[in-house]
Amino acid sequence: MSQARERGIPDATVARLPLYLRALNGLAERATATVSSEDLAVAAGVNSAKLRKDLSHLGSYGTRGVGYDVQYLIYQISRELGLTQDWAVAIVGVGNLGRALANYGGFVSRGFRVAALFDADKGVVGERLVGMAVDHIDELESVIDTRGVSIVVIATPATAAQQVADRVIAAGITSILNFAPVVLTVPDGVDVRKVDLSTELQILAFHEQRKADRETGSPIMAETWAEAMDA
Amino acid sequence: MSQARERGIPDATVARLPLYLRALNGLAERATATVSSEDLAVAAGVNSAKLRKDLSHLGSYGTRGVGYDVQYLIYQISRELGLTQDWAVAIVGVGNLGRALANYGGFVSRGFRVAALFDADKGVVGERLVGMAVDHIDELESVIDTRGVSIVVIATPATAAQQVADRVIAAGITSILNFAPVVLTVPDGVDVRKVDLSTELQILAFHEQRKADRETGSPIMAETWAEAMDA
DNA sequence: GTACCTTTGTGAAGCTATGCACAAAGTGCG
DNA sequence: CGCACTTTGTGCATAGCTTCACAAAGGTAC
Repeated sequence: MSQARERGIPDATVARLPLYLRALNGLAERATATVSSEDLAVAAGVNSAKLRKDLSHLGSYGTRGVGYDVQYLIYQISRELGLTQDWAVAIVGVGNLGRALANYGGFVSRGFRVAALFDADKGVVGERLVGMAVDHIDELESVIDTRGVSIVVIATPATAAQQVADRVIAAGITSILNFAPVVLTVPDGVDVRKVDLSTELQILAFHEQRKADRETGSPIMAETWAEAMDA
Repeated sequence: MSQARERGIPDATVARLPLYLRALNGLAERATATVSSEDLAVAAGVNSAKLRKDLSHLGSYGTRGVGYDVQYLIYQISRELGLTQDWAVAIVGVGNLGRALANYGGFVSRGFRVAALFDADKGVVGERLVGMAVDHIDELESVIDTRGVSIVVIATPATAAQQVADRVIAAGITSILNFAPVVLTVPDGVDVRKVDLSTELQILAFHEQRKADRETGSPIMAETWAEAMDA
C-alpha cells in the first residue's frame, strides 16, 4: 500500500538514500544476499525505524521475517535516485578543486560521467584530464548543448560563480552543484546544492569551543567588543 | 532578554551562522554600516523572520527601527562560532582533494590554519605545500601533539579513513571533517561532519529526474527489475 | 514632547521529521 | 498444521523547525 509513492518523497529521506545505497554496495561486495533494517541501519549510522520509514516511501520492498534483498534494494534506490541512467556532468573551473573533482572516482562509479571541463585561463585550456580536453569558457553554451550535459559543477572562484550560473541556466541547465562560497541567485525551477568547505569547519569549531568551555568551566569568553576592536 | 543564550543554540541555527557571516563580510567590504534583517536575509538567501530568530539566540544585538551594525554583528557571530581564536587544522591524505583543501583560501581567512599535512606515500612525504612540508603518517600522533592540532580533515581513500579516525581520536582529537565516503564509527563526545561529493550529485539527479518525468508526462520509468537485470 | 515611521524580537500556529511500539505478515520447525 | 520466532510497515506521540503576525522599542522631524 504505497499511496505515498506518487508525489513527494520527503527531502530528508532523499538526502539519506545515497547513504543507504553506499552501505548496501558495501554489503553486496561481501556477497550478502539479504539484510535486516536493523543491520542496514547500523551500517548507515541511522535509527532502524527511520530507515524503514524512508524505504517505505519508495514502496514495500522488504519481506517480513526476512529483511531486504540487497541487490533488489540497490536497484530500487538507484532507480528512484535516477542512477540507472547516465548523467553527463560538466565541471567549470579547473583549479585545484576542479582537478580533484574530475579525478574523483566516486562520480563515475555512480552513473555520473564527466563530459566537459571548462576554464577561463588559456594556459589551462587544451590540457587533458581523465581523457578529456579542457575547453575555453567561451565554448560553454555550445559544448553543453552538443554533449548533452544536464548537471553543472561550479568550481570557480567566488567572483565568477554567479556569471557562470547565469550562463549555464540560459543554456538550459536546471541542476547546479556549487562549490564557490557565494549564494547563487537563480530562477524558480533551478536546483542549486552547495558544498562549502569552510562552513563545515566553522560548525566544527563551534562545537569544539563548546567542549573546551565546558571542560574549563568558563561560561563563555568574556572578552568585550571594545577590547576586541583594540586588537 | 536572552534566556536562550546560555545552553543550546539549535543546530539548524548554528549551521546558518557561517552563511550570515559570509553575507556580512560582503556588506562590510562595500562599507555598509548597518543592515536590516530583511536585506541581510536576501543576501543570505533565507527568510527574514528565520534570520531574526537565529540572531536572537545569540542575544539582542539589533536596534529597532535601524537594523544591525554590520561590524558588531560580524564580531558577535565570529565569537559565537569560535573564530576569534586560531584553530590548527591537520589534513590527512595529500591526494588531489587534500591538495585542493590545503590551497583553499577560505580556510585561512576564517581563523583556520593548516598546521600539518600527512600522507602514507613516501613519494609525497617531504613535498612542500603552502609553506608546509608533508609528514609521514607514522608521525601523526606526535605532530598533532606538538603543533596543537585540534581539528583533523580526513581526505584519504575510503579504506584508510576509519583507521585514521581511530588514531587521531586516540591522540585526543574530538573534531573531524570527513571527505572519505564511509560512515565513521566514533565514540561519544567526538564530532564528525562529513562532506560527500557524490551524495550531492545523487540528490541533484533525483530532482533532475523528477523534472524530466513531469515534463514528458511519464509517471515513473516503467522498466522492471527483470529487464534491468538482463542488461 | 508628540506623532509617525521603521524594524526588531518573539508568541503562537503550522509543518516536518523522529522514534517508539505494535499489529500484520512472513519463515521454519516439529 | 500450528506454534514460536523474526522482521517489516506504520499509527501515534513528541520534538524541532519555520513562518506569520504583531506588540514593543527605538529613531526622526517638527
